[in-house]
Amino acid sequence: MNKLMVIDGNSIINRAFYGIRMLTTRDGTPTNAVYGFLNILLKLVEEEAPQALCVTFDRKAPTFRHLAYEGYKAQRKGMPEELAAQLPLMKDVLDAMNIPRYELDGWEADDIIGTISVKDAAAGWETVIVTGDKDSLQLVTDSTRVKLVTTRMGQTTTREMTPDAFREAYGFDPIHIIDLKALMGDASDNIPGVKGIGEKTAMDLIQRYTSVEEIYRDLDALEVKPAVRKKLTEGVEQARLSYELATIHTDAPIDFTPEDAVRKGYNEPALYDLLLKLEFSKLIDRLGLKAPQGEVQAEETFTGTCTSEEVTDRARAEELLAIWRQQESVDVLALPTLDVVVVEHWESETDSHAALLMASKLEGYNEILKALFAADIRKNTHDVKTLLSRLLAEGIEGEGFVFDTALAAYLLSPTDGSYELEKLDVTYFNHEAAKAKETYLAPDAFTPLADTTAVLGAFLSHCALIGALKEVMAPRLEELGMHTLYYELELPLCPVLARMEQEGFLVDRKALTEFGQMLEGRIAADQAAIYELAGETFNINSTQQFGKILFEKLGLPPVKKTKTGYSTNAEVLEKLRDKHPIVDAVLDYRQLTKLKSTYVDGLTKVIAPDGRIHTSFQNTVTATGRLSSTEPNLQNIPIRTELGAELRKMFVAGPGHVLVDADYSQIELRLLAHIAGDEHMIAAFRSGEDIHTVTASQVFGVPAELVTHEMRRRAKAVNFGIVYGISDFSLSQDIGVTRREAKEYMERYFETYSGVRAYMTQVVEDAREKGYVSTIMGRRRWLPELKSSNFNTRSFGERVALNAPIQGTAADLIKKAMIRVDARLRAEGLEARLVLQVHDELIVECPEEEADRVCALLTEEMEGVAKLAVPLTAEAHSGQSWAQCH
DNA sequence: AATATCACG
DNA sequence: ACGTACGTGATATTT
Repeated sequence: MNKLMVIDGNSIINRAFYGIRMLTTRDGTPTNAVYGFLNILLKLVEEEAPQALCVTFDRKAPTFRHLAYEGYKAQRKGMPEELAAQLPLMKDVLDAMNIPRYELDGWEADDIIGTISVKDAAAGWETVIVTGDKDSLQLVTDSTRVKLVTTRMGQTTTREMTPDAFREAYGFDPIHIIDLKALMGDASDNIPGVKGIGEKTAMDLIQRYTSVEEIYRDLDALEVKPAVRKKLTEGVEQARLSYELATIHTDAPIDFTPEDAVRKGYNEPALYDLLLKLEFSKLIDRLGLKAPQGEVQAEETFTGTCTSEEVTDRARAEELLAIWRQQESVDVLALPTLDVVVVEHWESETDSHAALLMASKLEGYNEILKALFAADIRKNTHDVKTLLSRLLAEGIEGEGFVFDTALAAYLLSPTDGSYELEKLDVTYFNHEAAKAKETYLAPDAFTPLADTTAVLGAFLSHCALIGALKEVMAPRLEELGMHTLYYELELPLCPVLARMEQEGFLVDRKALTEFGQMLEGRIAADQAAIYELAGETFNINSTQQFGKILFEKLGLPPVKKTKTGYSTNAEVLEKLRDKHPIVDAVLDYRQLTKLKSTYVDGLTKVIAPDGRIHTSFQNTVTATGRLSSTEPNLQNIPIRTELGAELRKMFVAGPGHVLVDADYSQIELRLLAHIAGDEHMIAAFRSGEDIHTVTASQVFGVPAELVTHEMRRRAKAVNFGIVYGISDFSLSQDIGVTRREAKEYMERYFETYSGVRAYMTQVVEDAREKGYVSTIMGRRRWLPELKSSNFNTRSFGERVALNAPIQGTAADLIKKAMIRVDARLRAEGLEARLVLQVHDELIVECPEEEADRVCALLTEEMEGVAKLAVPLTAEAHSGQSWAQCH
């Protein structure tokens, strides 16, 4: 039998909107609902493979039901702006997919769906209705099914309703859902129902008597309580009206035959354009869409004509190097294998020439690379830090890099997450380049570049893209006031980071192994104890299994739930500690296994042949401007617990060397004082007293000498909380006091530091107006969240507006310090080298005899990066191991 | 691929 | 009434 699928457009786009996290294009157009709708549509079409397909929409105009009953749907909230903006987009997409839409002034989607399903059945077709609303269930017949869609956290599930499934669930035939609603009403549709009759009574009545008509045929014959009979008697008018309101009409004046909706191919060029505009590149791939014909290829788009050559002899290479030295700048793209493309731009500006240099095809390749990466050839590239690091591994100190498209893209929009060239092509030119991974980018640094036209063409065109991107990005950086930030901070930091990566941090492998063996023993003991206490063995690492043991078998009271079951995190377990000895055992087990698997095993795995650990610093990842550290992450080595801090003993200096560790004291709070210009906080820092004690003394109204340990602890939590845009609730959770007390602390805090309160209000207001916040050095973070209609999203935006300038400025300052420290260490002929940065802390390794000089140098440079309204202080310590430095 | 947990500033 | 602190990365389990 032929099958028609009819989709309730409004219902599905609504579900998608609320079920899928906010998505926007780079210009802020919301797209999550369209995205979700398309995913649901494609999934269901694949599942059902219907011969015909159409979508229905409501029209905003008042429906005839409004006239019949004034209050009808009056209470429905207006559609949020972010969703309303997506409706026209959705319709455009459907048009491009050649899927017919049905909408009619004065008619609800339900009525149109009903009409379509009736006409469909009359034509001998089967109908599948896709909707999120249960209203449509009355349409279920032997030839009409309803698929009920729910979408949560991006996951879509459907429940299929056939007549049998319906009877199973409700105990009567689908058509009688009208009768049910006539009695019980439906608040969401403003159907009044019979006053006093709720779901329970209504279900019972319909199950026993099938319909409203049957019930009212002889009220006296009903076997019901007198009270119910009375309500029914008084509610006869309501019942009649509600029955009318609940009935889906199947006589909408539309011209429909299933043949009209038989599936056709997509209008590919139109669909491609639309999906590109919506930045749905994955969907474009999934649908196998290609750029419309006639679209020029990348090289031509950006560089006019591009000639290319493979350089295979030394003399030609030298010739080219000489040409490149004359160029204002050239574009360079290098693979991990160090195969390289260089694109030079000719004076005509639209023409360019690409040279491909391959390690395998050129004699004395290392020398050529040295010449190419010397300071006298000015180069634009993509991700210069990684390239510099790779070059250093070959003993080449790359210089002369004047532009980095990845770094520029990051400063222009630091929240995008990743900045691959093919992505920037879409972002900046609305154009789809080939994917690096699928063409020239080998899985490792050993696989040579495949010598095919497609692969080389992609490699070349990506390189040419660098120049085109620079032309757009460089003026944009100027415009946004980020010239200095880019050219004097971020770009010069790259060689420093590359050197730190190359330097690495020496570890005591033997001590690490022994520590691991000790942990193993204690883990085994914990494990045995846990199994004993649980009375069975299970996977302690599985929160699901542990939750069952704890809350079902042992019967402890669940504290909190997660999406998938019971929460068993440390905060919850802490509250259950005195309820059962297994809790302590698991807490201990968790601590030990964390140390063993993440740190002992994880770090051992990445010790290089030189005995050192070479982390990678990511400089285009964080939203605030901080660095991050990966493979391994050396920025989260334990320190807060005694056992964890043992690990820092394994990070050591080489023979005859020491480590010097310098960290800023309270840099974020000092920046808050400075940026907010709060006189009391500034005075507190200038006095040199302990800031948390001073705050405690003010908040609790006692002299500093009388501040207890507990008071200081709470004041410290308030100080930190303020920087994050805390609420009284979270503060109370954090320090374990009542919400009321927490609120009081905050009020006292703001009374004392009124400048901080004023700043908090001001920065959010400014951000709302300008759409972004910035650091002292002009680093930006865009905040579209502030315009959201969603309370949580908006609140998040407000907290970020408070925090980003502070965290971001701290990041700016330590980056500046790193550049200066690195420069001075080298200029002064010291052997000392930076090895690690941990946000407010720098670690240098140096010969013992340099230790004192390095301590002084680090302190001086770190303190000297900015002149603030408060002193900026750094403290340095030296020692044989990282642990000894604290 | 998503989720829960936990390590750091 | 909402729902509850900013920024990260690694591991193990589960889907």
